[in-house]
Amino acid sequence: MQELNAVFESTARYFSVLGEPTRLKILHVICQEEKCVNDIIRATGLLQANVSRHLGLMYQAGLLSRRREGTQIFYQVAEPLFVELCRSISVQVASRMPASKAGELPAFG
Amino acid sequence: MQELNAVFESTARYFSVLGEPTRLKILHVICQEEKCVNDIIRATGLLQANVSRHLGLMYQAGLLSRRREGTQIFYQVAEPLFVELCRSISVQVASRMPASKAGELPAFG
DNA sequence: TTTGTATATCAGCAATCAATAATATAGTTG
DNA sequence: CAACTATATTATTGATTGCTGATATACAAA
Repeated sequence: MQELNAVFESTARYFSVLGEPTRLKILHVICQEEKCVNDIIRATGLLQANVSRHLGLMYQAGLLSRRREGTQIFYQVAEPLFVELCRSISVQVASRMPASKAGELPAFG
Repeated sequence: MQELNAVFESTARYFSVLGEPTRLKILHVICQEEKCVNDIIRATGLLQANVSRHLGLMYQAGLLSRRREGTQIFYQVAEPLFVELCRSISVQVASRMPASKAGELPAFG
């Protein structure tokens, strides 16, 4: 099936976007409310170029939307589904970590 | 938070596993019932070395379980959650493809 | 033990991609 | 326009990883 292959490739591309810790860190910062790039830089401690690159990548993948306000650009989650996926996995991951207490929601909450 | 970074890294590792079309193709083949490696090779048309490598990778990541029966080794999905994630995304992806009719479940069903 | 089948591993190559530093663009203010 | 702030882009480098062909291991049957 050629169509199935296309589905697999698109699906894999989405998962790849979520397959980088740096992007998850950024996503965690903006999963509740929109933030401008500078806020994200301060919240994550990442270099400006990296934040911009990853934001652009997630924007192009359709996970984020953005709007300009003066010189600042605010990014927001466009597809809540992906944040839910991150929460699903991270809850599972955290529950297996010795330090975490069960029932807590450490990330993407 | 150092712990959150660990959660992000583990979570990203899981998503990375799903971020390859070849692995999704394999996962699609075994998502319903366990299959031996040779079945997977025939069903996918992939080279034996690739199938073995990807199966080993998914097994080590904890997504698959396996059992030996004579000379054959049967792989099975160990964490249905991941197949559900694949289905979530692929349904979304397929619904945006012109060729697909809405309501169909093309992959991981 | 020899042969055959099933699966795993290894080595080499090519492609991808993240991090970084430097530079460029866009908008605001004076 | 000049200076400043916010963000994006580019080039380079290093590391990771998938694919492939060749080889190795494990089990079964004769």
